[in-house]
Amino acid sequence: MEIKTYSESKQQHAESLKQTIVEAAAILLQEQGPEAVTIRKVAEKMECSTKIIYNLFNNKDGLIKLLYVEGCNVLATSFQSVSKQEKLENYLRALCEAYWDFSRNNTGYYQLMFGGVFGEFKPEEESIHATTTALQQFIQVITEAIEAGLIMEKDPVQVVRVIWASLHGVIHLYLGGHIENLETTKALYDKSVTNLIRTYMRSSTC
Amino acid sequence: MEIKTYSESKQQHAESLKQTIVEAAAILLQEQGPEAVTIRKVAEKMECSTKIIYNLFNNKDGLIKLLYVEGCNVLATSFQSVSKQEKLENYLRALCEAYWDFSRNNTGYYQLMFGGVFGEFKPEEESIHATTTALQQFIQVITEAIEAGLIMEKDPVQVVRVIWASLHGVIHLYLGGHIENLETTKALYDKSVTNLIRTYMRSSTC
DNA sequence: TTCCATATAGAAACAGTGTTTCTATAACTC
DNA sequence: GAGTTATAGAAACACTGTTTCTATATGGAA
Repeated sequence: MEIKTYSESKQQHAESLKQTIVEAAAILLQEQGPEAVTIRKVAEKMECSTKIIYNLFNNKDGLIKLLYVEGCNVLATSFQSVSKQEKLENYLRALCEAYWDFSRNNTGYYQLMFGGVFGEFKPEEESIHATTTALQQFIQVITEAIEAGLIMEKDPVQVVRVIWASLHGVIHLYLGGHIENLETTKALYDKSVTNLIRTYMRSSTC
Repeated sequence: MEIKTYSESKQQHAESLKQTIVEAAAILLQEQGPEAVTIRKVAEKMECSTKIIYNLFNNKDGLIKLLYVEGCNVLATSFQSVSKQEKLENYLRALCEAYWDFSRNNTGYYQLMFGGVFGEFKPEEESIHATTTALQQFIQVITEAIEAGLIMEKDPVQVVRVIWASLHGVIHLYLGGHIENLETTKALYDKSVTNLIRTYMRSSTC
């Protein structure tokens, strides 16, 4: 089984080529922002015709989709490097901090994934799944909080979505220019995190 | 002072023409979404050359900016039609509901103002001011809550921003395709509202 | 009024986008 | 080696925002 057929070899080469193109696009994305991710610019960077990108990805959304999943991987890695704390409260706070850091250190990915800059692009099943996977630590900590009786809500995913929305809301208002500066934004973000922890990490028997 | 100079008359005519063009663009926005708001499409609807739009608005951002302010007026009107409740808690809840309704009934405006669909466009001072004015009821209810000693935070604007971010986060995740359906989204939205009220409308002496 | 200067609008063009078509060449099959 | 098929390259198409060019109309002064 070590010998690959030509067809397999060709397909494998296509996959590796796709990955190279995605990486080139990712560099464009991170260095020059989402609007620099253009078929022609990617083709120029790869020193190839635009046609081969269309042959491999079908259309631009096909490329964006892979960038989206790539961004999910980066986010997942960020979360994985957060050391698990004893107290759930501290762990949740650290995860929120990691999410903030991701939006700061990978603004290109953040805008592509969650910023709505590609009005046309909507994540489909696979991208949604990658997102959920990236948020796994959040889901885990909320699941534990539910099991510990801290949260009445049964579905951890719904709780995570409420938390996610709060954090994303602050970041996105800033990216959209609705909050004047970064310091103010971070203060609002921290306030949101504190509110969320008060809401979800305190015993509700009070 | 009733007689206008020609210069004034001309300028007035220009202002009225600008308003007509903004209204045409607004119809395009609401009927076909943000990506349909195109200089050429607006010019076609107005049956005029694209040049006169550039003469009046300088560039596309000039037109978008007026649409933004127009959207702020629509939002402000929505809030004004919310009858003030005795209990601050109920009033805040009603305002949150009005914000949700605005996003549903004026999705085009919402995306233009807060959706980040025009990657380039960022609101400047005047637009920011119009936004703050639109959110005046929110600021008022929070100010009263601070005066009543329900909230420790001193700056009502910052509190409103945290609330706004939570609500916007849910709506924007839905518009971006990260929440599958509208019913789920509304449930998350209501959960966020409940959390916010528990956080800001209950005496913190507990 | 007549003449000139200026302002303005219309059409076309430019530079950029996503995407498709056409064609020549390369690759694979027999 | 011949013939079919796949593929890549260049060019073209249909859009976008924006600018330029030119003819016209409009303004003010003699």
